[in-house]
Amino acid sequence: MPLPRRFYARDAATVARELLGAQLVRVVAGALRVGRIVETEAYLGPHDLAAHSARGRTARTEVMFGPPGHAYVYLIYGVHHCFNVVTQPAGVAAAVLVRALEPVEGITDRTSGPGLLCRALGIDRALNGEDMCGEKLFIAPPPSADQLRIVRRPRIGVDYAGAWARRLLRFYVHGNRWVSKP
DNA sequence: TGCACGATGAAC
DNA sequence: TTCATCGTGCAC
Repeated sequence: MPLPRRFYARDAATVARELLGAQLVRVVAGALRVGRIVETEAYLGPHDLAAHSARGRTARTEVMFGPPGHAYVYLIYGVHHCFNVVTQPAGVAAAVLVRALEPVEGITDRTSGPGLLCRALGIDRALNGEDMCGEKLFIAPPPSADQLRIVRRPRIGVDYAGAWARRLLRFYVHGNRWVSKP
């Protein structure tokens, strides 16, 4: 069962934290690829200088400004794709970047890193704007209510963002071997 | 119309 | 530390 849209309609840092332990589900040619989310980053909106939406509303960032619970997928360094979920109500351009998954089902390739997990799950720009409350790509609640030890760190690769680069907006599961950079 | 560069990953 | 590789965003 996909998480309801109201789950995503909250602030990005809360969503990023609560997505840990949830299961990202991708359906490719009728087959399931499932991974447990173990690492995320929150991008808060146009005031967050590390967020793409800080450069304003453009063709690329359009989905970030749209309703919550949709996929924001973009190409980075001309080579890799990054997968985000849009958060907050329409008009607030915030999102959560999913950085690492622990394989659960139907996954053979590596999933530790935003580009790698997109490759492993068959996520590319064709899924940009995809409704995460649909059936091709969604996130299911954590199967168990285990209390996770969550680590907060500065986000990766955003040194250009000044003080915003030092904010603790990266979240991961303590001690999990699938985290991209422990 | 041109150009510098990036929310990465892999090789050296 | 360097490089692949291309879409974006912004300068001319």
